[in-house]
Amino acid sequence: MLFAALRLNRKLKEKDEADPRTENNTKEGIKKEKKPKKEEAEHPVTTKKKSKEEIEAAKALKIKKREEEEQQRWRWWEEDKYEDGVKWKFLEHRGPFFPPEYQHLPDNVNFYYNGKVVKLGLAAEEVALFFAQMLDHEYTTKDVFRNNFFKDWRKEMTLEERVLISDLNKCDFRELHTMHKEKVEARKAMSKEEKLVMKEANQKIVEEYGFCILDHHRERIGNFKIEPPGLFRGRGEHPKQGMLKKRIQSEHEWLPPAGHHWKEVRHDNTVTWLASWTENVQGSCKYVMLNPSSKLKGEKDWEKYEVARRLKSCVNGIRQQYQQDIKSKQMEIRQRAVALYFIDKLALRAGNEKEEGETADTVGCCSLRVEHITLHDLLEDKECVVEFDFLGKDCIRYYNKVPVTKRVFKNLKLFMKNKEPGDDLFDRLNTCLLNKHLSSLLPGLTAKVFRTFNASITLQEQLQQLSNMTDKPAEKLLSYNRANRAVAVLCNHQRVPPKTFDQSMANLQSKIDGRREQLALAKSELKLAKKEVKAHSSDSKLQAVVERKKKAVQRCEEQLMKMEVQATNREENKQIALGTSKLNYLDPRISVAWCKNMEVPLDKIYNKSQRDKFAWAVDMTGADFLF
DNA sequence: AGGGGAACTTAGCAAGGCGCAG
DNA sequence: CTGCGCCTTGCTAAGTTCCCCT
Repeated sequence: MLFAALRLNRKLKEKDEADPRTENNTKEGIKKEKKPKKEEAEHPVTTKKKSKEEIEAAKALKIKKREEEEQQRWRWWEEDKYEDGVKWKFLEHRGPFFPPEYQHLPDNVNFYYNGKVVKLGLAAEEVALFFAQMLDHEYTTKDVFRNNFFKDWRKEMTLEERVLISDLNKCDFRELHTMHKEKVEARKAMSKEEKLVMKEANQKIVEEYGFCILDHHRERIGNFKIEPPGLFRGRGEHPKQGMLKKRIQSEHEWLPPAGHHWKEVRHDNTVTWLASWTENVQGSCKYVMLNPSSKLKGEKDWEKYEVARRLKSCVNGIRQQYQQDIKSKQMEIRQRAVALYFIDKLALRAGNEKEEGETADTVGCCSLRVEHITLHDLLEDKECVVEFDFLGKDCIRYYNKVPVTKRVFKNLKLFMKNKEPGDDLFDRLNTCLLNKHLSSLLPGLTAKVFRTFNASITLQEQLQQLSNMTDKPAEKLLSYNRANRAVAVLCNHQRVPPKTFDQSMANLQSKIDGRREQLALAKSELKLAKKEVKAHSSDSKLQAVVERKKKAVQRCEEQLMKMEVQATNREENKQIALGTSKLNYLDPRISVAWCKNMEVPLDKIYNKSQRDKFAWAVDMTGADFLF
């Protein structure tokens, strides 16, 4: 079967589902290598002593595999680009993978309403289970969530069910909840063999659905699995939290024309998605797209950094201009200039308008409101300080106290004059206006390019400043992480500290303490040994002892240093997420060049999938690269 | 000239697998 | 060898931008 880009509709019939659990003995390729090894490990037929050789062999195999992979890699960056807009010439794929249909609960698991067992129909029961599964999540205690859920749930009920079930508080989902928890436990408790079977079944699905052929090359698909139905979980105070996210496919029988599984098969090669559908909660489109390692994504990524580098070469002029524009007679231009100042200096997002009541109340630069900033003529010994406090993307709080120029400060006062806290700070500005202006300054320039540019240039500068060739490997890595961290702070990439943070920090600390004692001991032993040597002039045996002790001290020191660096790094990273900037904002060529210059292996910086994503950069970048 | 939708990037969280210390 | 913490991976929500339509 050959599909071009496919467009689906949730009303359509489910595609023939290949049962992942069917027996199939024809395992090929990669799996063949893996399987026997594992079995050997479980049933050590011969001696364990072999393990060293085995490890060596495994290493060699890994290297060989890596090389093979490297040889097979599509070096699209060495090819000519297509004419504008064309994304591919040939595309073949299997269509997306659909989640399994819902099966009725076992007879002994009951839902109760008002204390009495109620056997729900398939539709209502499925939705009830969504709620039951989340019972120990905070979500289910929130009014908005509960109300939205209940409203949507009732829509799935039969008339009788709807008549009966009128109050969520009288619903008892506990048995469903327990069943779900048991299922999770059972999955965890599966034996190694069972887990392996599951893994292989999943592999099979990936093999079948997870790839497409694009212009004669096999490319990994990013999200080939259709999102299963469930309850919508927005972030922050989302007005739609708890609503039912419906199953993508046919609950409506009136479709589709016989023999056609898809709403429409489109052959549109100006587009990068393989399939799309409309999601019912927000009414937006969702897409099946390729993996970040694909040509389509990689090429775009590369281009993104090239635009950012172009900005680098003209950013001084642009900065001068917006400083000038702040004095403009036209209010619109002054607002634009101040907004751009923030975007450039603070790496704020553009800030599109959002429909009220449809999403959580978050803002970016252009959508800042008066209530989001406080002006301080003097704060902590600094003049003209702007205090920002607002919720940005994903409801992550942005809090920052920033000294600004007098001009900017005066303008902000002006913009805020006679306004209510809820009014727009930049009432004459929106992202469209701003971006139009930007693209007139430099083709391809938009607000978000500043984020990319400032992130990447910060990394480069920080790496330059922080790293020393003479440092130990662990120290070099700490420097890299610190540079990365500076970017994450700039971009406000946060995370909630892991639940186990304090504990694991304490554990590490006690390990450090232990090692310190060990070091002290080793040192005193060394001293003693040296004394011995002196006392008995140069006895060669004693000399050897000294050497040994010296080595021990050295080893101890190294390990201690390593752990201390690790502790510092972890502490500094407590609330900061490095991944997002690494993956989306930092030109990978900066990191590749740094690794070459510092003689740090690349895989200390990038894991496998990151190396795949940035293969183009890894391949083309020399030590002399400058962003 | 602005509203809305399509297309694509950016985002944090949670589960689970994997590696490492004890 | 095993238990545990960390990292990777998957998931999907939430942004940005562009373009078309009115």
